[in-house]
Amino acid sequence: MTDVNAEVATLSIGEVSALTGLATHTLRFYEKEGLLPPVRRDAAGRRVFTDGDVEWLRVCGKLRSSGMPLPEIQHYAQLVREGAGNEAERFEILRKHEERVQRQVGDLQEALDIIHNKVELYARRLAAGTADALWRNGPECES
Amino acid sequence: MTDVNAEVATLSIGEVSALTGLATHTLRFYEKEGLLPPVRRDAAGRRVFTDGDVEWLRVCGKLRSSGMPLPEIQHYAQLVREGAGNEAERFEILRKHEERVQRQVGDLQEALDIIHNKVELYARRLAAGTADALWRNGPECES
DNA sequence: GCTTGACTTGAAGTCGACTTCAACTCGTAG
DNA sequence: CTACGAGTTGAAGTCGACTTCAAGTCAAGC
Repeated sequence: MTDVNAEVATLSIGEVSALTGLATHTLRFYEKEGLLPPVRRDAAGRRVFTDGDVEWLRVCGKLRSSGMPLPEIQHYAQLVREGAGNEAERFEILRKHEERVQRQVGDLQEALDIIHNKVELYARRLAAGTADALWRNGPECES
Repeated sequence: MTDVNAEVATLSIGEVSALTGLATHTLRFYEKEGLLPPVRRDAAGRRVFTDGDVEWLRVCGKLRSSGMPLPEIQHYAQLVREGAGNEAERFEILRKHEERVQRQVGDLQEALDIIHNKVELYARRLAAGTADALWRNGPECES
């Protein structure tokens, strides 16, 4: 199954942009920054991506959108490109990032609680027509 | 209870910084940007904050840390300062932000799933000593 | 054969939210 | 009395991650 399924799709930068949601600018930028290995070119010098590149770019996209800094993704990408032998280090990077994202989610949830309380408070008071009573004592006293 | 508990603490910018976790620079910046009403000064021109200010700054901090842009917080702060009569608009701002944060949390969770899978994958392979088998077919084929 | 649209490059610009800098004034402790 | 730490100001600098710009090349359709 994972064999020489040699149907290696050849994709233009525009197609890859559509598939990954990353702007063409960004794809070139990512290549320049070493997030993916130098992309092959056709006769006219245009980039030719494979579907493997798309897979990898999707991973990079998720790492970025979850807040991993570019230099760290770059480092990770380099380790992957170097091949076997540094799995422990890659594992560390991912594990550390997982923690970071969990912390992020926790912080957001905490903020969300407060915001949601405020939203509910406003909803109730607005519904009851008693919104005026909210500011007897300084700005926005809690319920 | 919420009465004339007139023990209005007078706090220096440094104390407020410690209480809110916001740098003194940031507090001045927020005042300049209109996130809080012009702070009173002592004889020597130094800012004198109240505990109400601290309350409000904590709210601002949560809005910021959950990704609300400064101009939007500023707008919200202005509405609050204007007093009664614009509750519906404030409600809209908060509700919209709540949605935004929920979306953010969702996106992060999605990324977290992928990252966690990878972490687990590495953990298993490393434990089994079969990490080498991970890169038979291009970068990081999934299990 | 000429326009159109997708692609190429390197350099420069943008954005938000601080952060740092330079040059000052105070009030208190030694 | 003088040094120190905390405060003041406006302006300028920083940071990351793009994004935009200028100036092209190339292949295909009309």
